[in-house]
Formats: sequence, structure tokens, C-alpha cells
Amino acid sequence: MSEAGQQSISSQDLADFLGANPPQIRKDFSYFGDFGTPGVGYKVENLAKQIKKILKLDVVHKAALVGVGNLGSVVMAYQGFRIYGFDIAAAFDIDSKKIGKKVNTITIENASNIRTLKKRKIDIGIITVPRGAAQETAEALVKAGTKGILNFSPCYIIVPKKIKVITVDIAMDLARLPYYMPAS
Amino acid sequence: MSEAGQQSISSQDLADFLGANPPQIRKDFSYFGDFGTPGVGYKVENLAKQIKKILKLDVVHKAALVGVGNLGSVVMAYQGFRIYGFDIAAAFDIDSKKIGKKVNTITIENASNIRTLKKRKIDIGIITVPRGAAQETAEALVKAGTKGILNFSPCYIIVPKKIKVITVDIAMDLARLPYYMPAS
DNA sequence: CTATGTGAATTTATTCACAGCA
DNA sequence: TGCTGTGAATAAATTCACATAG
Repeated sequence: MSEAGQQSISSQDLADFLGANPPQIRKDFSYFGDFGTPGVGYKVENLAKQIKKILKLDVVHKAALVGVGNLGSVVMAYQGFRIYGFDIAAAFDIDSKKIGKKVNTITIENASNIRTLKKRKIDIGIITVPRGAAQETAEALVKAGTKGILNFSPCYIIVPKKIKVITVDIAMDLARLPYYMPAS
Repeated sequence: MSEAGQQSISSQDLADFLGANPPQIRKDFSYFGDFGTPGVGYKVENLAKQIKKILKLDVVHKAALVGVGNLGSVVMAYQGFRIYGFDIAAAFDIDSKKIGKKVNTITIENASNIRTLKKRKIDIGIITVPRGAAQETAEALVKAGTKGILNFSPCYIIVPKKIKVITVDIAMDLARLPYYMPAS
């Protein structure tokens, strides 16, 4: 909406857009402050800024990707991370045929270099390795000072409690559909 | 656990595994029936079967993928859908250079063939086209009788209310991390 | 003895209704 | 007049404690 030049939006319109209801929108925002203008609505630009601040997206985060296979390449090529302030600043693999090659201005490094992440101010890890290597990859990332992990391997990963892991399992996402689909 | 030969599991162990607590596990299951055995726990095999039934995953669902680009190819190659009873039975693209080629025993068809889905008993659509083509793709899928859509395009899609859409936006998943990460 | 299933108590979330501001 | 912000009312979810079944 900001890009489209829209100045402000009401809780009603936001609710329609998100499939919620107006009081819910207003109540939720009110927990974090008074973002709106009575009689007008919420200023799009300001609202986006406030939400980014709440979600700690107001600073740039550097991320490292481990496992430059098919999925890893797709993730690296994806530009959508930018608007949330993410910068994939490093990529690792164990395949010597890949190490040294460039993907998108990033040179693929040997996975043993993961230990240099802390020095390089990289605090987010993206795991796109085969399932069997996910746990050891996570451990290497944690050892290197990673504070958050986005895991694309379809398995649970065990890390110290203070490390946040978000696992994206597209099969599970697909598996949510049938429940809502009327019997054929 | 079933594959590992584990016979049964307690609500305590399930809670530890999922990051929940035992009464929550038991209460949730109890809404759907008495799956457990007092003094023993839940039989793994039976529990999986019951959950699949609740989530309507007890029948095979055929899915069609639209947009065989980088991401589409990764999704098609992914074997993880199988355990939830999904079968990617068709793939479509508009690029004549791709049409006719085979990916994984599936021959890529012209997107205009989407209209044949109903006849072919395919009721789930997977959208992996560029953002600009997502809405029209969704409309073609709905027109062809699709009941559920898994959308990988980073945009909201407007469809009739009876159609369930699940949008997977990996940037949004990544964006959830910083909130949980301690300030550096 | 062990671990489930479940009413009751508690906590949390949502909805409502409306005072008040632009 | 239009829409926010918010206490109060309602609804929902979670936790607890324990009777009960294997």
C-alpha cells in the first residue's frame, strides 16, 4: 500500500484484507501504542515502521545459508528478504565442486568456515542441507554464535533454548489444506 | 517414531518433543476421542492414523503444480509430500521451451490444459509462478474445480471463500526470527 | 503404580459498546 | 461525522487436580 501511494488505512479495511475484524485490529495495535488517528485511520507509512520496530525488523540482519543445492540456490536468489531487512551475506557447502563458485555475488565457502560467522556479525543461519545433515549444521551454527535459525529440513532440530528455530516444512503446509476442503 | 519401531508414547514425552505440556496434549486429543491407554500412553501407529483422519489426510490427494521454474522444480522433486498422501500428478507452464519436457515422470503441459483438472480428479493446486501471474493462475485453478491452493508467490490471492488458500512466504517466516533473538 | 481423560478453576483472548478526538 | 482507543462483558483456551482404567 505504501508503494501504491496509499496514505492511510482504517481498521475496517485492514480487517477485510487480513480476514479479521476491526476491533481485533485496533486492540492488537493498542497494546503497543497509539498508532492511529481518530476519524482517519492509520498512516500506512508510520504503521509499517511501528510494526517493523515491534518485530525487531528495524535493523539489518545478516544471514548465512548452508547447503547450496537446488533449494539453497532458490532461497539465495529470492529477493523478498530485502524488504524485511535481511541480507544473505554468506553461503557454505561441503561439496568441493561448489566451493569457490559465485552465486549472486556471494562466493560459496567451505562449511568449516562457519566458525567465522561471529567475527563477521552474521547472527542468522538458514539451513538448506539434506535432512541427515541438519542437526550437525545447526550445531555448527550455534557454536558460531548464531542466535536464530530458519530450517528448511523436514526434521526437528535440537538446540539450546535461547536459540530460536523456525522450521519451514512445505509438506506440512500442504497437509493443512485437506481439512478445509469439502469432501469430493 | 513409528519408523523407529517405537510402540507407544506418553503425553509427557510428546509434550517435551513439541515444546508443550502434558495436559495440553491430552486435552487436545480428548476433543477427538479416547486415543490413549491409561498407564501406557498413546500407541504411535494408532495415533498417527487418528491424526491423519482428523486432518483428512487419510485419502490420497492429487495435486497440480503451475510454474516449473527454479522453485517449481524443487517442489516437484521434493519427496516429503508422500507421507501425507499427496501425489503431484500434473505440472503446467506457459514457456513453450518447457512444455513437453519431463520432470520426474511428469510431462509439463501447456497452462491452458489446467481446465482438464476436474476430469482428472485433481483438486489441489500448487502455485510457483512469478508474483505477477499468481492471481490469474489462481483463477484458472478455481475455474478448473480446485478446492485448495498452496501459494508460494509472496502476495495475497483473492478467491471465492469456499476455496482454501495457504500462502507460504519464506521471507515472512524469516522475519519472525529477530523478535525472539536477544539484542546483539 | 503409571498415565489417561476430564470437570472445575484459572488465565487469556476476543468482542462489544461507546467516550472522545480529528 | 468517522474512526480510534479502551474499559467491560463475553467467549475461548489452558492449567490443574484427581478419579479412573490398564
